[in-house]
Amino acid sequence: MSLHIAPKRTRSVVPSATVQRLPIYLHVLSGLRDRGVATISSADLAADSGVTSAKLRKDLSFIGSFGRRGVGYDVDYLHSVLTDWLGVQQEMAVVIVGVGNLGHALASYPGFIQRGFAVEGLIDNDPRLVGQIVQTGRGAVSIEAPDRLIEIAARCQIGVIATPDVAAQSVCDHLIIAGIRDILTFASRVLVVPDDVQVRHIDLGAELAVLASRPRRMTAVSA
Amino acid sequence: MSLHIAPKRTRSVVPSATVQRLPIYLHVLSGLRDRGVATISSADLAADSGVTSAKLRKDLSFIGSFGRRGVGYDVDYLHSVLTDWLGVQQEMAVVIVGVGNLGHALASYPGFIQRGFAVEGLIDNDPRLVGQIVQTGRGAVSIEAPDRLIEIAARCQIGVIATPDVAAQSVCDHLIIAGIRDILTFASRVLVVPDDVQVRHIDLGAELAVLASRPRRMTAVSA
DNA sequence: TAGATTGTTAATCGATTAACAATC
DNA sequence: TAGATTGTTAATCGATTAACAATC
Repeated sequence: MSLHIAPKRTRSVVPSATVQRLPIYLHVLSGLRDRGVATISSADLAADSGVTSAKLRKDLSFIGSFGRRGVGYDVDYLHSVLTDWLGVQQEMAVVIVGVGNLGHALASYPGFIQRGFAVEGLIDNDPRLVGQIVQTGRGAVSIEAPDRLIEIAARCQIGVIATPDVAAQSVCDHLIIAGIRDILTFASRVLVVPDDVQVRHIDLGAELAVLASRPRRMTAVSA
Repeated sequence: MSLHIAPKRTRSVVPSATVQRLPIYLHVLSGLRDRGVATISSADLAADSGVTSAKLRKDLSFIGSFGRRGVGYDVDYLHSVLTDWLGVQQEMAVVIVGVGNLGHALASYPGFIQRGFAVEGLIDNDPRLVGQIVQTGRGAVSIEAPDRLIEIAARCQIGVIATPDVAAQSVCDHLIIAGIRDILTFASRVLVVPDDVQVRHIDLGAELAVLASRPRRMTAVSA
């Protein structure tokens, strides 16, 4: 139908399953680099990452072509490629709402910094917490009261909801008012959001449920 | 090939994507029941759960047939069906290793109890924590030293690893020695396990990465 | 009966895997 | 060159969606 010239591709779509694995590869590459490994094959890198070599190569193929046939991948180079790619994707400020045990754990979670996320705001409605300083991976952040939520969220790109269930929808609404379009929630409640908002929902109970209900393999032989 | 009589089906395999959603439906049904709603259509229940009605009906079809055509689902009945099904699947004891902020959050996570998981053991290698009592949803549990890990894990079906990365593999090995075959880990490290062990890995950084890299929809019209 | 809604089938979509030509 | 390993294609698998016959 269309005789248009193909649009100047910014970056073609990378499957979300692939995006989820890229940070794993990067993490493994960091370890290899620290141990002085210069080159690695897709088979070895895949084994260290807990995936198959075919999957690893397919994943990398979505962002480019970085290996040498017959040789493998240069660890430093591939590390820098993934760092750049993930970095360009991210460099995002995060506001965490709800600073109980879970919020606290998230705020100090080293993986956030490793991947270029910065915890820019912490909000809690408990007056005993407001004003307290929390050490995040990238610096100290003080806990603020809910009346500053919108102001602070307006400076962030991602909102994390770590409140009790009952507060989740209301917090979500405020984050959206502040302009946030990407939300990660740990509340078991399902959030109602406009179409242009992306919600990622981690339900810890559901994770256990899946573990508990997966068919068990009865054979035990193998690596 | 086989002329055998079909094997007495214990419970045919339910896709893991479906198992992940069943607890959501149950949660929504609990809310409906509390508000006195007697009957609900797949369309409404699906909307409340954040899925499509086709997906909801397909999901339910894997565990049976519980609605009335032209009418919908009886809220109490469907609630009890899902409770039973998930309950039979679960009723499992959990040991949590690593009782920092994250481990603490998990130990007191209400969703565990709601789904029939009981936190039976807490392990940490910090002497200042050992002996402390943590209130879980189902009772008080005291934090034990690592030398009791295997003994305690032997009484559990699921192990949760909430330790720093460096300890994760060693903890994992000990859980496996104790006989645990289902592991949920929050460490960013990839775990090496025998074939008969199921590992579920929650990488919070990766979750953010996916959120940050998903193509944004640029149109904003809609519900 | 007429309208509504389920349960199920078949089509579609996306992700994984196997295999191999390209090439270092 | 011969052996090794990538990047990519095509086949497979599993999950989602649309549509509708069954039936309340």
